[in-house]
Amino acid sequence: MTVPSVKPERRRPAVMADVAQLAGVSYQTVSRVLHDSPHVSGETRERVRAAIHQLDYRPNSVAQALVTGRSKTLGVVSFDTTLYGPASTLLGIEQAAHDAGYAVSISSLRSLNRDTVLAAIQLLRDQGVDGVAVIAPLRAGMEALRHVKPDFAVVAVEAGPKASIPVATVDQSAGAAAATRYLLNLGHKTVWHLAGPSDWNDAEERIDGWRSVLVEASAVVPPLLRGDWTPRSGYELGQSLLKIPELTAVLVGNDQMALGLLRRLHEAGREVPHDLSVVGFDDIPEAAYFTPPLTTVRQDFAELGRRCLHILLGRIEGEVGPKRVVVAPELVVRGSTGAAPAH
Amino acid sequence: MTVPSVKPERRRPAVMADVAQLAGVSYQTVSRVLHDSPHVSGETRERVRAAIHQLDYRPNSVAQALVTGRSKTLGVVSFDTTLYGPASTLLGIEQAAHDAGYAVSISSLRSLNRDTVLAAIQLLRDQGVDGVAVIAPLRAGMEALRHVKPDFAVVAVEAGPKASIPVATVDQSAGAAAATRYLLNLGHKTVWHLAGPSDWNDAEERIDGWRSVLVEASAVVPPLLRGDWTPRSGYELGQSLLKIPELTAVLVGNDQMALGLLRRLHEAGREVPHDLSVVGFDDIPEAAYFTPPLTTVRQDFAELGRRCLHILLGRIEGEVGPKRVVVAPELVVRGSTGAAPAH
DNA sequence: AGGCTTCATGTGAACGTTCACAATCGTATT
DNA sequence: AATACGATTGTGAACGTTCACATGAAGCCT
Repeated sequence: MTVPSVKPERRRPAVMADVAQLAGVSYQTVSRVLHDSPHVSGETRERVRAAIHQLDYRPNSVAQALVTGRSKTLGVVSFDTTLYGPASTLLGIEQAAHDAGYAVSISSLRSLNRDTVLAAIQLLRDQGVDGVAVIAPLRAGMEALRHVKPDFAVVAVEAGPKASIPVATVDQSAGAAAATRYLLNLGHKTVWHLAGPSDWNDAEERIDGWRSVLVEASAVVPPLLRGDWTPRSGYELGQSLLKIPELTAVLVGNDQMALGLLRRLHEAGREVPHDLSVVGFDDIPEAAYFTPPLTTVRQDFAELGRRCLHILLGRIEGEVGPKRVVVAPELVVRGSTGAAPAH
Repeated sequence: MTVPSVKPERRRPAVMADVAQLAGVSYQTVSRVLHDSPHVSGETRERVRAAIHQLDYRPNSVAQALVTGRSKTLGVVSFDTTLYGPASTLLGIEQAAHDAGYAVSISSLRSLNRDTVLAAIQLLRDQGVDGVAVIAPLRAGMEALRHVKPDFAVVAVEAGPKASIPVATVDQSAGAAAATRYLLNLGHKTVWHLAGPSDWNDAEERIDGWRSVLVEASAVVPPLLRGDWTPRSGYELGQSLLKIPELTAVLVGNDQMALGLLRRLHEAGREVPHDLSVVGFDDIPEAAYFTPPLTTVRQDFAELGRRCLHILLGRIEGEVGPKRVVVAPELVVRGSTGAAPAH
């Protein structure tokens, strides 16, 4: 003979109707308690709260999303989250989103062009997200955003000034300008620039800042060098730089390339900062421990993410909001820069 | 008088019923076409496909999730996605998830302990994800997983061998052993170890691998040094190492600490690898450009993520699957190691 | 020719919530 | 004392899909 179980098995989680039944009210009242509606008597409220607690009831957010049309989820499409910049920005966005009660769904691109960006946004949208932030600092990425229908909330991070959608960005030009000015003030006749790839917005903006300070100071504008952000390219371009005797100061597009360059200079017996000053960009956590510790332009990626999220949330609510939000960079002086060598 | 618009405004996206109406069938038939059911005639199928295309219809995944109970979304809770290891693992998981048709929702922890891990899992679960991967390589994180109810699919990355749930991990012990053996073979009498914090699983496993090789080779086991993964701690502990004359080889818990150590040694005028050999762990992209280029133990984080996802997917389908999947690390020899100095 | 199978399609319900409205009650106003 | 009003609660529908079943038309066999 079978022993009947004492309690009827409740394997699946409790739903609103269960709570309503236990509290002796209708499901609508439960819903009201959940939303802190004023039209519930104190006593009922307590009874419902107790039932919720007892059954460990949790609202089904999928059902909520279906009926309200809001999923309380944001999408982030990003390029290479292994890099310090994008990773930190993503983290900033994500934490701000959670603080605002939103979940975050991500989509990393393997390659960055118009189609992949558009496809990623569409995928996220099909998934039901309320809005999307795009961390795709390439021209191609921004180009894609021009084709996004305006009926959907999209915000870009680090897009160029010509972007067609709202943008949160670090003032790259000001950062490069500050670094260049600082080097000139140390007595360097001019400053060379090892830039990032030309299809990256921030690379181009840094070039603008650098060049305008040189022009303003009536310094010679040396030819531009192009790397690809990797330490390897910094190392290889170091080769060319070694052949230029009058070179005393280099502004490098990011810290990784600066690392490669430092390495090449070290191998060639050039002393930094005695023979040559080097400034990086980003202030990655390792930068303070390079040989020598790197002077660099710090970007507050976390703040960038927060600002970006703020605009996005506004857009979702239908506000027009600012078209462009700018975060100020900061020059961090360490051991890789010094006075120009006496000739 | 008003001019009637030619088409009735269709502002909101098309739903199944719209497609059905246009194709002259019932919504069920549309659903069947979408799911490639064999019970649809070729002609009808074509008609429905055309309607889908014409209306740019996209299934509402929220509604699908509600009725099927599957959201085709996975959650990832991670600790510090700014670090190279977790970031790469996350990327691996995410790309594998997308390939398998799953979306990925993330939750980064600001602090790592039992409550935060559990809360993050619960949040993701309330959000409706089908399963969760936890990148929380601390004891505390693993401890938390013990309290997860078994009715939900959870997989851990880099958990210790005593974990109560399935785990994907790199064989840290083997990696440390390989590096230690390699140094002994170069003629070093023994190898020191600058380990990570004791509450990190991988730190402890590396210690095991290192110690067992020394014992096996009848080498002296020097006292253990503890850092906190940061370059700063490597730099500071370098101070202590400088005072030990017989020290010729150091295995460092990660590349960042190795960077700090290299910097300290450089400042003290010690030549690496001539006076001293240094081996790191992880093979971060910068490691090849340290001064000197760092010999290190590479971990294939992307593969780790892929394997982890594979287990998780299995769990969701209800398979029992392997309890533990191990990825082999690889020793990458560069310029920071060499023969022991002759005394 | 009747019954049985097979295929193609349609119908009703369900998932768990919110929205708009209806109903009920006690009480204060005139 | 009748009315109206505010507070509180309940009801029916809707969101867009899938599941389980019902229906109807062919086709085949004996």
